Amino acid sequence: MPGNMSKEDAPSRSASLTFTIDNILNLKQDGGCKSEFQARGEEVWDVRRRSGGAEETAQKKPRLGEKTPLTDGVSPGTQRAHTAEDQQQQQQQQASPDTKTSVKKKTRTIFSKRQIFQLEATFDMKRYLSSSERACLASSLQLTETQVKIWFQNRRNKLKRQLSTDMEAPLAAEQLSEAAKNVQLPTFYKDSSSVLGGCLLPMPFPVMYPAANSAPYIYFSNTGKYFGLFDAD
Amino acid sequence: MPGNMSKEDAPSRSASLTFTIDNILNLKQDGGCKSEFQARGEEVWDVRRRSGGAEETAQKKPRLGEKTPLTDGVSPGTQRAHTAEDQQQQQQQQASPDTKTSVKKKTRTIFSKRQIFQLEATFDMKRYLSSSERACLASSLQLTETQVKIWFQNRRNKLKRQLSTDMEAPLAAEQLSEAAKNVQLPTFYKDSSSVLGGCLLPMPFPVMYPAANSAPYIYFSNTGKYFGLFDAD
DNA sequence: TGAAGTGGGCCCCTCTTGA
DNA sequence: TCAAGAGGGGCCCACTTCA
Repeated sequence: MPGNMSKEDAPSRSASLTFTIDNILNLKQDGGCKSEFQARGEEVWDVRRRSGGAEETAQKKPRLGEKTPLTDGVSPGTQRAHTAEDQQQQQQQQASPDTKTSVKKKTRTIFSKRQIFQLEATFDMKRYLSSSERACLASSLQLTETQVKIWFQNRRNKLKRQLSTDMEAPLAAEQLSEAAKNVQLPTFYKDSSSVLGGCLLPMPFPVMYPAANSAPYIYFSNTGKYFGLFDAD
Repeated sequence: MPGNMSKEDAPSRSASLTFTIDNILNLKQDGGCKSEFQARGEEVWDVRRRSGGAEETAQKKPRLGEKTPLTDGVSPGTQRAHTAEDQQQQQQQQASPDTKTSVKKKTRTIFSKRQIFQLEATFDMKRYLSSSERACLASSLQLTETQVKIWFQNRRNKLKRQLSTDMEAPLAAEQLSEAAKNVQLPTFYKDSSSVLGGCLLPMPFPVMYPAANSAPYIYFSNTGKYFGLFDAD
């Protein structure tokens, strides 16, 4: 088993192994995302950011600091609302840590509506997350970074499948491929993204569409899903 | 051997395995770097470009096309000078492909002065290469991409060691860390980088420093090495 | 249906080797 | 001295599982 997963939340990352108790205990609900604009010392090394195109203007973004959100009370102040369903969510992941002798029967966690919504909103903005964005989103959603990563992975795959199956319907496919090309949404998220401090992600409860009737909702063109904001799950 | 290296120049890369004869035969001296600005279809997928910071403005740079520079004669026009020493260099890599039964006794290739110079010049600009830049540089230098990659890896390590050992000499260390922070050289490479159209790398023989005496040279502050441009190796 | 498991690929880092 | 080898980690993709 050359497995990649299942050891991702381990400290590792080289550079004089700085794992914390949080890493070991897999607790990461401090909820405080570091501001990305803190240059954080001379971490010119140990990056993983091959930005991969031609016109990489902004080089040198360190990618560290994603595993040690401890002892660093930054807390952007907009880390709202850890609702009850998220707590229940969180307990799903930490269920049965002591019964390690059990066969680990692949618990299929069901994400809450709020979690799906924010994941979907973030995916609508960008289809790949940097590790710091992932960390921020994960802590904001009370999920592990691995879960967020896997969600994005599966989501990308899903969109790809959708695009390939919708090839015969060029009109709808065009609409989808627009979203596929990672275009920024016009104004909707632009405003909300500036709210969550250094997280650069849409806020947990972004600005809602003014609906014709009294119930506001959010519509994701990718999924065709509507998210009413006022029903819990 | 879970080796990473030694299979890097294989086609792989998913997406309907498009390996070419060049890949198989490990021939890659076509010398034509693709222009990075060719969007090249809908390669929104299959990227590897987690740009890794906060303010990633330019998302979505495809990273494909680094293994198939075949049937695509772009040849930026400044792909000068494949000198004799480089040919000898190239033969070092392809030495003994048939004697596969031999013990493969770790040939330590010695890069030519021209190769080292351009590698060093590129490293002085940026310490990490995108795969397309790597491909371009490699073909320009008649090296394999793996060699360029390893050279950059070793070079980073070397600089890091230098920086750590020079910690006690803060003045010199400061000078080094300037280069470490991946600053752009003032005017020197700026001009030359525009020459190698699309490659975004310094040209093979960039502008030289006007020396006081008659012999022009290039000085790399990182290494303290001087490169006279007119001696072969 | 979709979160997670599996396997393969590539890049990076650190340390080591040996021509 | 320094290009490579070896080992370890991470992310990504394609495909598959199975609550």
